[in-house]
Amino acid sequence: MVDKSWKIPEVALAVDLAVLTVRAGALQIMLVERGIEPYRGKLALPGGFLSDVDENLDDAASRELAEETGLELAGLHFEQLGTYGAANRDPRRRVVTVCYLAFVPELASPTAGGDARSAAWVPATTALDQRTELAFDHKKIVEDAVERARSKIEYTTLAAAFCAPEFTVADLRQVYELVWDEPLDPRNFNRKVTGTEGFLVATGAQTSRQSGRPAALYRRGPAHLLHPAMLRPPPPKPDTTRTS
Amino acid sequence: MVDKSWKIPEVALAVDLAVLTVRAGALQIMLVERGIEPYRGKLALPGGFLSDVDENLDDAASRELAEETGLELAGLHFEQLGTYGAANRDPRRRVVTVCYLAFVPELASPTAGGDARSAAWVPATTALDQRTELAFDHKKIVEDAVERARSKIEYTTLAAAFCAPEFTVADLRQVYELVWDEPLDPRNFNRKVTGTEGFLVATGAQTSRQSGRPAALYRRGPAHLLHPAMLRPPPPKPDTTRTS
DNA sequence: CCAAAAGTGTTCCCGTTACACCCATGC
DNA sequence: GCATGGGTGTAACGGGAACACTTTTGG
Repeated sequence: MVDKSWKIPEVALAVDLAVLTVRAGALQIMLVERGIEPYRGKLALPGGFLSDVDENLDDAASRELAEETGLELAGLHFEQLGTYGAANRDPRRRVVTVCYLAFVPELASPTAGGDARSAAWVPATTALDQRTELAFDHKKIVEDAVERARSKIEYTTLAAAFCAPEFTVADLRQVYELVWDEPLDPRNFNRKVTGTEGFLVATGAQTSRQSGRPAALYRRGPAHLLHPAMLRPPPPKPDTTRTS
Repeated sequence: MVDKSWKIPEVALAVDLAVLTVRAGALQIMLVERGIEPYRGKLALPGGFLSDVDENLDDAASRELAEETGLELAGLHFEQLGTYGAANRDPRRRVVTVCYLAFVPELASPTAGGDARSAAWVPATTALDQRTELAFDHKKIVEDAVERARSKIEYTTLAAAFCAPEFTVADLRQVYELVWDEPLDPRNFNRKVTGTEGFLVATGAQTSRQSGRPAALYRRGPAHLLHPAMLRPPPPKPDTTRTS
Protein backbone atom coordinates (compact mmCIF):
# COMPACT_ATOMS: atom_id res chain seq x y z
CA MET A 1 0.00 0.00 0.00
CA VAL A 2 1.41 3.33 -1.04
CA ASP A 3 0.62 6.71 0.41
CA LYS A 4 -1.89 8.26 -1.94
CA SER A 5 -2.79 11.21 0.22
CA TRP A 6 -0.93 13.59 -2.08
CA LYS A 7 -3.38 12.93 -4.86
CA ILE A 8 -6.63 12.81 -2.93
CA PRO A 9 -9.26 14.42 -5.13
CA GLU A 10 -11.16 17.35 -3.73
CA VAL A 11 -14.62 16.29 -2.75
CA ALA A 12 -16.99 18.65 -0.97
CA LEU A 13 -18.70 17.07 2.02
CA ALA A 14 -22.20 18.16 2.96
CA VAL A 15 -24.81 17.08 5.48
CA ASP A 16 -28.53 17.04 4.77
CA LEU A 17 -31.45 16.39 7.07
CA ALA A 18 -34.68 14.53 6.56
CA VAL A 19 -36.73 15.75 9.50
CA LEU A 20 -40.07 14.01 9.85
CA THR A 21 -43.07 14.84 11.96
CA VAL A 22 -46.73 13.91 12.13
CA ARG A 23 -49.05 16.90 12.03
CA ALA A 24 -52.36 17.94 10.53
CA GLY A 25 -53.24 14.33 9.91
CA ALA A 26 -50.22 13.52 7.77
CA LEU A 27 -46.59 12.49 7.84
CA GLN A 28 -44.68 15.65 6.94
CA ILE A 29 -41.11 16.53 6.14
CA MET A 30 -39.22 19.76 6.65
CA LEU A 31 -38.15 21.33 3.37
CA VAL A 32 -36.59 24.69 2.48
CA GLU A 33 -36.80 26.72 -0.65
CA ARG A 34 -33.40 27.13 -2.24
CA GLY A 35 -32.20 30.72 -2.52
CA ILE A 36 -29.32 30.09 -4.90
CA GLU A 37 -28.52 28.21 -8.04
CA PRO A 38 -28.61 25.43 -8.87
CA TYR A 39 -32.26 24.58 -8.30
CA ARG A 40 -33.00 28.12 -7.06
CA GLY A 41 -36.60 28.31 -5.93
CA LYS A 42 -36.96 24.54 -5.74
CA LEU A 43 -37.67 22.67 -2.55
CA ALA A 44 -34.76 20.90 -0.91
CA LEU A 45 -33.77 19.21 2.30
CA PRO A 46 -32.17 21.53 4.82
CA GLY A 47 -28.42 21.02 4.90
CA GLY A 48 -25.10 22.43 3.86
CA PHE A 49 -21.37 22.06 3.94
CA LEU A 50 -19.22 21.43 6.96
CA SER A 51 -18.32 24.72 8.56
CA ASP A 52 -14.74 23.75 9.24
CA VAL A 53 -12.42 20.78 9.04
CA ASP A 54 -12.83 19.84 12.66
CA GLU A 55 -16.60 19.81 12.79
CA ASN A 56 -18.14 16.43 13.54
CA LEU A 57 -20.81 15.25 11.14
CA ASP A 58 -23.50 15.10 13.81
CA ASP A 59 -22.67 18.62 14.93
CA ALA A 60 -22.80 19.88 11.38
CA ALA A 61 -26.23 18.34 10.97
CA SER A 62 -27.58 20.02 14.13
CA ARG A 63 -26.04 23.33 13.19
CA GLU A 64 -27.34 23.35 9.63
CA LEU A 65 -30.84 22.49 10.74
CA ALA A 66 -30.85 25.25 13.34
CA GLU A 67 -29.44 27.76 10.86
CA GLU A 68 -31.86 26.97 8.10
CA THR A 69 -35.04 26.22 9.99
CA GLY A 70 -34.58 27.31 13.60
CA LEU A 71 -35.29 23.78 14.75
CA GLU A 72 -33.19 22.43 17.63
CA LEU A 73 -32.28 18.78 17.48
CA ALA A 74 -30.91 18.67 21.01
CA GLY A 75 -32.59 15.87 22.91
CA LEU A 76 -34.45 14.57 19.90
CA HIS A 77 -33.80 11.33 18.09
CA PHE A 78 -31.69 11.49 14.98
CA GLU A 79 -29.66 8.90 13.17
CA GLN A 80 -27.66 8.54 10.02
CA LEU A 81 -29.81 7.68 7.02
CA GLY A 82 -27.14 7.17 4.40
CA THR A 83 -24.54 8.83 2.25
CA TYR A 84 -25.36 9.97 -1.26
CA GLY A 85 -22.41 10.48 -3.52
CA ALA A 86 -23.22 9.84 -7.16
CA ALA A 87 -20.58 11.63 -9.20
CA ASN A 88 -23.08 13.85 -11.03
CA ARG A 89 -25.55 14.65 -8.29
CA ASP A 90 -24.49 18.31 -8.08
CA PRO A 91 -23.86 20.12 -11.38
CA ARG A 92 -21.36 22.52 -9.82
CA ARG A 93 -18.83 20.12 -8.48
CA ARG A 94 -18.43 16.81 -6.73
CA VAL A 95 -20.50 16.81 -3.56
CA VAL A 96 -21.00 13.86 -1.25
CA THR A 97 -23.69 14.33 1.35
CA VAL A 98 -24.19 12.46 4.59
CA CYS A 99 -27.91 12.47 5.28
CA TYR A 100 -29.49 12.30 8.72
CA LEU A 101 -33.00 11.26 9.68
CA ALA A 102 -34.78 12.92 12.62
CA PHE A 103 -38.15 12.27 14.24
CA VAL A 104 -39.65 15.31 15.94
CA PRO A 105 -42.95 15.92 17.73
CA GLU A 106 -45.52 18.28 16.30
CA LEU A 107 -44.81 21.02 18.80
CA ALA A 108 -41.33 21.55 17.43
CA SER A 109 -41.84 25.04 16.03
CA PRO A 110 -41.63 24.91 12.24
CA THR A 111 -39.66 28.06 11.50
CA ALA A 112 -38.66 29.65 14.75
CA GLY A 113 -35.37 31.23 13.86
CA GLY A 114 -32.37 31.64 11.64
CA ASP A 115 -32.60 31.73 7.90
CA ALA A 116 -36.05 30.24 8.28
CA ARG A 117 -38.15 32.36 5.96
CA SER A 118 -38.39 29.55 3.48
CA ALA A 119 -38.62 26.52 5.76
CA ALA A 120 -41.91 24.67 5.87
CA TRP A 121 -43.50 21.36 6.70
CA VAL A 122 -44.62 19.55 3.58
CA PRO A 123 -46.73 16.37 3.54
CA ALA A 124 -44.59 13.41 2.53
CA THR A 125 -47.11 12.52 -0.14
CA THR A 126 -46.65 15.98 -1.67
CA ALA A 127 -42.87 15.78 -1.51
CA LEU A 128 -42.94 12.40 -3.21
CA ASP A 129 -45.57 13.31 -5.77
CA GLN A 130 -44.39 13.05 -9.36
CA ARG A 131 -45.33 16.66 -9.98
CA THR A 132 -43.18 17.97 -7.14
CA GLU A 133 -39.65 18.73 -8.17
CA LEU A 134 -36.99 18.56 -5.47
CA ALA A 135 -33.40 19.73 -5.77
CA PHE A 136 -30.56 17.31 -6.53
CA ASP A 137 -31.37 13.69 -5.65
CA HIS A 138 -33.43 14.78 -2.68
CA LYS A 139 -36.56 12.97 -3.81
CA LYS A 140 -34.70 9.69 -3.58
CA ILE A 141 -33.48 10.67 -0.12
CA VAL A 142 -37.01 11.50 0.98
CA GLU A 143 -38.17 8.12 -0.30
CA ASP A 144 -35.46 6.40 1.71
CA ALA A 145 -36.31 8.47 4.79
CA VAL A 146 -39.99 7.62 4.67
CA GLU A 147 -39.28 3.97 4.09
CA ARG A 148 -36.83 3.93 6.99
CA ALA A 149 -39.40 5.58 9.25
CA ARG A 150 -42.05 3.06 8.22
CA SER A 151 -39.89 0.11 9.07
CA LYS A 152 -38.28 1.60 12.19
CA ILE A 153 -41.56 2.07 14.01
CA GLU A 154 -42.20 -1.62 13.50
CA TYR A 155 -39.46 -2.78 15.80
CA THR A 156 -38.59 0.26 17.89
CA THR A 157 -40.51 2.63 20.14
CA LEU A 158 -39.66 5.58 17.90
CA ALA A 159 -43.27 6.23 16.93
CA ALA A 160 -43.58 7.86 20.35
CA ALA A 161 -40.90 10.37 19.26
CA PHE A 162 -43.56 11.92 17.03
CA CYS A 163 -45.84 12.52 20.00
CA ALA A 164 -45.89 15.37 22.52
CA PRO A 165 -44.28 14.60 25.88
CA GLU A 166 -47.66 13.42 27.16
CA PHE A 167 -49.93 11.56 24.80
CA THR A 168 -52.78 9.10 24.64
CA VAL A 169 -52.83 5.67 23.11
CA ALA A 170 -55.02 7.12 20.36
CA ASP A 171 -52.36 9.74 19.59
CA LEU A 172 -49.78 7.03 19.23
CA ARG A 173 -52.08 4.90 17.13
CA GLN A 174 -52.68 7.82 14.81
CA VAL A 175 -48.92 8.11 14.30
CA TYR A 176 -48.75 4.49 13.19
CA GLU A 177 -51.80 4.87 10.97
CA LEU A 178 -50.50 7.99 9.28
CA VAL A 179 -46.96 6.75 8.80
CA TRP A 180 -48.08 3.38 7.48
CA ASP A 181 -51.22 4.68 5.82
CA GLU A 182 -53.06 1.68 7.18
CA PRO A 183 -55.94 1.58 9.66
CA LEU A 184 -55.28 -0.29 12.90
CA ASP A 185 -57.74 -1.85 15.31
CA PRO A 186 -57.91 0.56 18.27
CA ARG A 187 -58.68 -2.18 20.77
CA ASN A 188 -55.90 -4.54 19.84
CA PHE A 189 -53.51 -1.63 19.49
CA ASN A 190 -54.32 -0.47 22.98
CA ARG A 191 -53.68 -3.88 24.48
CA LYS A 192 -50.47 -4.30 22.57
CA VAL A 193 -48.78 -1.01 23.42
CA THR A 194 -49.89 -0.88 27.04
CA GLY A 195 -48.81 -4.49 27.47
CA THR A 196 -45.33 -3.99 26.02
CA GLU A 197 -43.04 -3.37 28.96
CA GLY A 198 -41.11 -0.12 28.83
CA PHE A 199 -42.97 1.39 25.89
CA LEU A 200 -45.39 3.60 27.81
CA VAL A 201 -45.40 4.98 31.33
CA ALA A 202 -48.79 6.02 32.68
CA THR A 203 -48.83 9.48 34.19
CA GLY A 204 -52.10 8.86 36.00
CA ALA A 205 -53.61 11.91 34.33
CA GLN A 206 -56.44 11.79 31.87
CA THR A 207 -57.53 13.87 28.93
CA SER A 208 -60.71 15.85 29.08
CA ARG A 209 -62.64 15.99 25.86
CA GLN A 210 -65.91 17.06 24.30
CA SER A 211 -67.34 13.62 24.10
CA GLY A 212 -66.39 10.11 24.95
CA ARG A 213 -64.53 8.53 27.78
CA PRO A 214 -61.33 10.33 28.83
CA ALA A 215 -58.12 8.61 27.80
CA ALA A 216 -55.18 7.89 30.05
CA LEU A 217 -52.06 9.96 29.42
CA TYR A 218 -48.64 8.38 28.98
CA ARG A 219 -45.03 9.39 28.60
CA ARG A 220 -42.36 7.59 26.60
CA GLY A 221 -40.97 4.64 28.50
CA PRO A 222 -37.34 3.53 28.74
CA ALA A 223 -37.53 0.80 26.07
CA HIS A 224 -36.06 1.44 22.64
CA LEU A 225 -36.73 -1.91 21.00
CA LEU A 226 -40.14 -3.49 20.69
CA HIS A 227 -40.52 -7.16 21.66
CA PRO A 228 -42.45 -8.50 19.90
CA ALA A 229 -42.49 -6.09 17.00
CA MET A 230 -45.54 -4.16 15.83
CA LEU A 231 -46.64 -5.89 12.66
CA ARG A 232 -47.54 -3.70 9.75
CA PRO A 233 -50.79 -5.02 8.30
CA PRO A 234 -50.05 -6.66 4.94
CA PRO A 235 -51.28 -4.52 2.04
CA PRO A 236 -54.50 -6.03 0.68
CA LYS A 237 -53.54 -8.85 -1.64
CA PRO A 238 -54.20 -8.39 -5.32
CA ASP A 239 -57.38 -10.30 -6.01
CA THR A 240 -56.47 -13.44 -7.92
CA THR A 241 -60.07 -14.37 -8.67
CA ARG A 242 -61.50 -13.18 -11.95
CA THR A 243 -64.03 -10.42 -12.11
CA SER A 244 -65.75 -12.03 -15.11
CA MET B 1 -29.01 31.16 2.29
CA VAL B 2 -25.63 32.34 1.08
CA ASP B 3 -23.19 30.54 -1.13
CA LYS B 4 -20.58 29.07 1.16
CA SER B 5 -18.85 26.96 -1.43
CA TRP B 6 -15.84 29.25 -1.43
CA LYS B 7 -15.02 28.28 2.14
CA ILE B 8 -15.73 24.57 2.04
CA PRO B 9 -13.13 22.93 4.25
CA GLU B 10 -10.95 20.24 2.75
CA VAL B 11 -12.09 16.85 3.88
CA ALA B 12 -10.59 13.68 2.51
CA LEU B 13 -13.15 11.09 1.52
CA ALA B 14 -12.33 7.41 1.81
CA VAL B 15 -14.20 4.16 1.38
CA ASP B 16 -13.68 1.11 3.55
CA LEU B 17 -15.05 -2.39 3.24
CA ALA B 18 -16.29 -4.84 5.82
CA VAL B 19 -16.32 -8.07 3.85
CA LEU B 20 -17.79 -10.99 5.74
CA THR B 21 -17.76 -14.68 4.98
CA VAL B 22 -18.41 -17.92 6.81
CA ARG B 23 -15.54 -20.36 6.63
CA ALA B 24 -13.73 -22.83 8.83
CA GLY B 25 -16.67 -22.90 11.19
CA ALA B 26 -16.66 -19.19 11.95
CA LEU B 27 -17.86 -15.83 10.77
CA GLN B 28 -14.76 -14.15 9.37
CA ILE B 29 -13.86 -10.72 8.09
CA MET B 30 -11.30 -9.65 5.52
CA LEU B 31 -8.55 -7.53 7.05
CA VAL B 32 -5.28 -6.19 5.70
CA GLU B 33 -2.05 -5.35 7.45
CA ARG B 34 -1.23 -1.69 7.07
CA GLY B 35 2.03 -0.97 5.30
CA ILE B 36 2.30 2.69 6.21
CA GLU B 37 1.89 4.99 9.16
CA PRO B 38 -0.24 5.60 11.03
CA TYR B 39 -1.01 2.20 12.51
CA ARG B 40 1.69 0.55 10.37
CA GLY B 41 1.61 -3.19 10.91
CA LYS B 42 -1.81 -3.08 12.49
CA LEU B 43 -4.84 -4.81 11.02
CA ALA B 44 -7.34 -2.63 9.19
CA LEU B 45 -10.30 -2.87 6.89
CA PRO B 46 -9.40 -2.77 3.21
CA GLY B 47 -10.14 0.64 1.74
CA GLY B 48 -8.69 3.87 0.56
CA PHE B 49 -9.30 7.24 -0.95
CA LEU B 50 -11.31 8.00 -4.05
CA SER B 51 -9.10 7.72 -7.10
CA ASP B 52 -10.51 10.78 -8.78
CA VAL B 53 -13.26 13.34 -8.38
CA ASP B 54 -15.65 11.59 -10.69
CA GLU B 55 -15.47 8.15 -9.18
CA ASN B 56 -18.72 6.88 -7.70
CA LEU B 57 -18.56 5.64 -4.14
CA ASP B 58 -19.67 2.12 -5.05
CA ASP B 59 -17.04 1.94 -7.77
CA ALA B 60 -14.37 3.14 -5.40
CA ALA B 61 -15.34 0.42 -2.95
CA SER B 62 -15.09 -2.31 -5.58
CA ARG B 63 -11.83 -0.99 -6.88
CA GLU B 64 -10.17 -0.66 -3.49
CA LEU B 65 -11.18 -4.16 -2.50
CA ALA B 66 -9.82 -5.62 -5.74
CA GLU B 67 -6.58 -3.64 -5.41
CA GLU B 68 -5.94 -4.56 -1.81
CA THR B 69 -7.21 -8.11 -1.65
CA GLY B 70 -7.80 -9.35 -5.20
CA LEU B 71 -11.44 -10.00 -4.35
CA GLU B 72 -14.03 -9.13 -7.00
CA LEU B 73 -17.32 -7.75 -5.74
CA ALA B 74 -19.04 -7.99 -9.13
CA GLY B 75 -22.26 -9.94 -8.75
CA LEU B 76 -22.00 -10.17 -4.99
CA HIS B 77 -24.19 -8.41 -2.49
CA PHE B 78 -22.86 -5.25 -0.96
CA GLU B 79 -24.54 -2.34 0.70
CA GLN B 80 -23.63 0.82 2.51
CA LEU B 81 -22.97 0.23 6.20
CA GLY B 82 -22.50 3.80 7.36
CA THR B 83 -20.26 6.81 7.28
CA TYR B 84 -17.67 7.38 9.96
CA GLY B 85 -16.43 10.89 10.29
CA ALA B 86 -15.38 11.77 13.82
CA ALA B 87 -13.08 14.78 13.57
CA ASN B 88 -10.13 13.00 15.18
CA ARG B 89 -10.41 9.52 13.71
CA ASP B 90 -7.29 9.92 11.58
CA PRO B 91 -4.28 11.61 13.18
CA ARG B 92 -2.96 12.92 9.85
CA ARG B 93 -5.89 14.97 8.68
CA ARG B 94 -9.64 15.01 8.51
CA VAL B 95 -10.86 11.83 6.86
CA VAL B 96 -14.47 10.80 6.45
CA THR B 97 -14.99 7.21 5.34
CA VAL B 98 -18.02 5.68 3.74
CA CYS B 99 -18.06 2.06 4.78
CA TYR B 100 -19.58 -0.78 2.78
CA LEU B 101 -20.68 -4.20 3.95
CA ALA B 102 -20.34 -7.24 1.69
CA PHE B 103 -21.38 -10.87 2.11
CA VAL B 104 -19.28 -13.32 0.13
CA PRO B 105 -19.28 -17.11 -0.15
CA GLU B 106 -16.37 -19.16 1.12
CA LEU B 107 -15.01 -19.93 -2.31
CA ALA B 108 -14.18 -16.28 -2.94
CA SER B 109 -10.43 -16.65 -3.05
CA PRO B 110 -8.93 -14.82 -0.09
CA THR B 111 -5.89 -13.19 -1.66
CA ALA B 112 -5.93 -13.86 -5.35
CA GLY B 113 -4.38 -10.70 -6.71
CA GLY B 114 -3.27 -7.14 -6.35
CA ASP B 115 -1.53 -5.83 -3.29
CA ALA B 116 -2.78 -8.90 -1.49
CA ARG B 117 0.25 -10.08 0.43
CA SER B 118 -1.19 -8.85 3.66
CA ALA B 119 -4.88 -9.63 3.16
CA ALA B 120 -6.37 -12.39 5.28
CA TRP B 121 -9.60 -13.74 6.68
CA VAL B 122 -9.80 -13.20 10.41
CA PRO B 123 -12.51 -14.67 12.66
CA ALA B 124 -14.90 -11.96 13.78
CA THR B 125 -14.37 -12.99 17.38
CA THR B 126 -10.64 -12.38 16.98
CA ALA B 127 -11.15 -9.02 15.29
CA LEU B 128 -13.45 -7.95 18.10
CA ASP B 129 -11.33 -9.36 20.89
CA GLN B 130 -10.12 -6.77 23.37
CA ARG B 131 -6.52 -7.82 22.78
CA THR B 132 -6.71 -7.27 19.03
CA GLU B 133 -5.83 -3.75 18.02
CA LEU B 134 -7.30 -2.45 14.78
CA ALA B 135 -6.38 0.76 12.98
CA PHE B 136 -8.43 3.95 13.37
CA ASP B 137 -12.01 3.32 14.50
CA HIS B 138 -12.15 0.08 12.57
CA LYS B 139 -13.09 -2.01 15.58
CA LYS B 140 -16.26 -0.01 15.95
CA ILE B 141 -16.96 -0.48 12.25
CA VAL B 142 -16.45 -4.23 12.55
CA GLU B 143 -18.87 -4.28 15.48
CA ASP B 144 -21.46 -2.47 13.41
CA ALA B 145 -20.87 -4.78 10.45
CA VAL B 146 -21.33 -7.94 12.49
CA GLU B 147 -24.42 -6.57 14.17
CA ARG B 148 -25.87 -5.56 10.82
CA ALA B 149 -25.19 -9.04 9.40
CA ARG B 150 -26.83 -10.65 12.42
CA SER B 151 -30.00 -8.69 12.01
CA LYS B 152 -30.10 -8.74 8.23
CA ILE B 153 -30.24 -12.50 7.97
CA GLU B 154 -33.30 -12.37 10.18
CA TYR B 155 -35.52 -10.71 7.64
CA THR B 156 -33.72 -11.20 4.32
CA THR B 157 -32.43 -14.17 2.36
CA LEU B 158 -28.87 -12.86 2.58
CA ALA B 159 -27.63 -15.80 4.64
CA ALA B 160 -27.60 -17.70 1.36
CA ALA B 161 -25.08 -15.17 0.03
CA PHE B 162 -22.53 -16.84 2.34
CA CYS B 163 -23.10 -20.21 0.68
CA ALA B 164 -21.62 -21.68 -2.49
CA PRO B 165 -23.88 -21.54 -5.57
CA GLU B 166 -25.26 -24.95 -4.64
CA PHE B 167 -25.76 -25.76 -1.00
CA THR B 168 -27.72 -27.93 1.37
CA VAL B 169 -30.17 -26.89 4.04
CA ALA B 170 -27.55 -27.93 6.58
CA ASP B 171 -25.02 -25.56 4.99
CA LEU B 172 -27.48 -22.72 5.28
CA ARG B 173 -28.36 -23.62 8.83
CA GLN B 174 -24.68 -23.59 9.75
CA VAL B 175 -24.45 -20.04 8.42
CA TYR B 176 -27.24 -18.95 10.73
CA GLU B 177 -25.76 -20.82 13.66
CA LEU B 178 -22.29 -19.37 13.17
CA VAL B 179 -23.44 -15.80 12.54
CA TRP B 180 -25.83 -15.81 15.47
CA ASP B 181 -23.71 -18.14 17.62
CA GLU B 182 -26.89 -19.95 18.57
CA PRO B 183 -27.86 -23.56 17.86
CA LEU B 184 -30.98 -24.07 15.76
CA ASP B 185 -33.27 -27.06 15.51
CA PRO B 186 -32.35 -28.79 12.21
CA ARG B 187 -35.85 -30.14 11.70
CA ASN B 188 -37.78 -26.93 12.20
CA PHE B 189 -35.15 -25.04 10.25
CA ASN B 190 -35.55 -27.38 7.32
CA ARG B 191 -39.31 -26.97 7.22
CA LYS B 192 -39.06 -23.24 7.55
CA VAL B 193 -36.58 -22.50 4.79
CA THR B 194 -37.93 -25.03 2.33
CA GLY B 195 -41.44 -23.74 3.00
CA THR B 196 -40.59 -20.08 2.45
CA GLU B 197 -41.44 -19.33 -1.15
CA GLY B 198 -38.58 -17.94 -3.23
CA PHE B 199 -35.84 -18.61 -0.67
CA LEU B 200 -34.51 -21.88 -2.09
CA VAL B 201 -34.78 -23.55 -5.49
CA ALA B 202 -34.21 -27.29 -5.52
CA THR B 203 -31.71 -28.44 -8.14
CA GLY B 204 -32.84 -32.06 -7.91
CA ALA B 205 -29.27 -33.12 -7.18
CA GLN B 206 -28.15 -34.61 -3.90
CA THR B 207 -24.95 -34.65 -1.94
CA SER B 208 -23.02 -37.84 -1.42
CA ARG B 209 -21.40 -38.23 1.93
CA GLN B 210 -19.59 -40.71 4.15
CA SER B 211 -22.52 -41.46 6.34
CA GLY B 212 -26.09 -40.43 6.66
CA ARG B 213 -28.84 -39.72 4.21
CA PRO B 214 -27.86 -37.52 1.24
CA ALA B 215 -29.17 -33.99 1.36
CA ALA B 216 -30.97 -32.19 -1.42
CA LEU B 217 -29.04 -29.40 -3.12
CA TYR B 218 -30.50 -25.93 -3.60
CA ARG B 219 -29.67 -22.65 -5.27
CA ARG B 220 -30.58 -19.18 -4.08
CA GLY B 221 -34.17 -18.31 -4.98
CA PRO B 222 -35.52 -15.01 -6.27
CA ALA B 223 -36.82 -13.71 -2.91
CA HIS B 224 -34.86 -11.05 -1.05
CA LEU B 225 -37.13 -10.53 1.93
CA LEU B 226 -38.21 -13.25 4.32
CA HIS B 227 -41.89 -13.53 5.21
CA PRO B 228 -42.24 -14.36 7.99
CA ALA B 229 -38.80 -13.50 9.35
CA MET B 230 -36.37 -16.02 10.83
CA LEU B 231 -36.46 -15.44 14.54
CA ARG B 232 -33.17 -15.31 16.35
CA PRO B 233 -33.53 -17.45 19.48
CA PRO B 234 -33.55 -15.15 22.52
CA PRO B 235 -30.28 -15.35 24.44
CA PRO B 236 -30.78 -17.55 27.50
CA LYS B 237 -32.30 -15.39 30.21
CA PRO B 238 -30.20 -14.68 33.27
CA ASP B 239 -31.37 -17.15 35.86
CA THR B 240 -33.51 -15.29 38.38
CA THR B 241 -33.70 -18.20 40.80
CA ARG B 242 -31.14 -18.29 43.58
CA THR B 243 -28.35 -20.81 43.54
CA SER B 244 -28.21 -20.98 47.33
C1' DC C 1 -27.84 -54.47 11.41
C1' DC C 2 -26.02 -50.07 13.01
C1' DA C 3 -24.68 -45.24 12.88
C1' DA C 4 -25.54 -40.89 11.05
C1' DA C 5 -27.73 -37.32 8.98
C1' DA C 6 -32.13 -35.78 6.30
C1' DG C 7 -36.60 -34.98 6.51
C1' DT C 8 -41.93 -35.56 8.22
C1' DG C 9 -45.83 -35.58 11.67
C1' DT C 10 -47.80 -34.01 15.69
C1' DT C 11 -48.68 -31.46 19.79
C1' DC C 12 -48.36 -27.49 22.63
C1' DC C 13 -48.06 -22.74 23.23
C1' DC C 14 -48.17 -17.95 22.47
C1' DG C 15 -49.19 -13.84 19.97
C1' DT C 16 -52.26 -11.75 16.56
C1' DT C 17 -56.94 -10.93 14.73
C1' DA C 18 -61.62 -10.08 14.80
C1' DC C 19 -65.29 -8.64 17.11
C1' DA C 20 -68.81 -8.64 21.05
C1' DC C 21 -69.21 -6.19 24.90
C1' DC C 22 -68.66 -2.95 28.87
C1' DC C 23 -66.98 1.77 30.81
C1' DA C 24 -66.77 6.79 31.47
C1' DT C 25 -67.62 11.13 30.06
C1' DG C 26 -70.38 15.48 27.78
C1' DC C 27 -74.68 16.94 26.36
C1' DG D 1 -80.76 8.62 27.80
C1' DC D 2 -77.68 8.86 23.96
C1' DA D 3 -73.59 9.66 21.35
C1' DT D 4 -68.73 9.12 21.45
C1' DG D 5 -64.59 7.30 22.13
C1' DG D 6 -61.69 4.31 25.79
C1' DG D 7 -60.85 -0.07 27.22
C1' DT D 8 -61.68 -5.56 28.33
C1' DG D 9 -63.09 -10.56 27.17
C1' DT D 10 -62.79 -14.16 24.28
C1' DA D 11 -62.66 -17.41 20.58
C1' DA D 12 -60.42 -18.69 16.16
C1' DC D 13 -56.21 -18.85 13.71
C1' DG D 14 -51.38 -19.23 12.46
C1' DG D 15 -46.60 -19.72 13.17
C1' DG D 16 -42.84 -21.31 16.24
C1' DA D 17 -40.78 -24.75 19.61
C1' DA D 18 -40.15 -29.23 20.98
C1' DC D 19 -39.59 -33.75 19.95
C1' DA D 20 -41.08 -38.61 18.37
C1' DC D 21 -40.52 -40.86 14.36
C1' DT D 22 -39.42 -42.31 9.48
C1' DT D 23 -36.16 -42.28 5.46
C1' DT D 24 -31.85 -42.99 3.07
C1' DT D 25 -27.34 -43.54 2.71
C1' DG D 26 -22.30 -45.89 4.15
C1' DG D 27 -20.00 -49.41 6.59
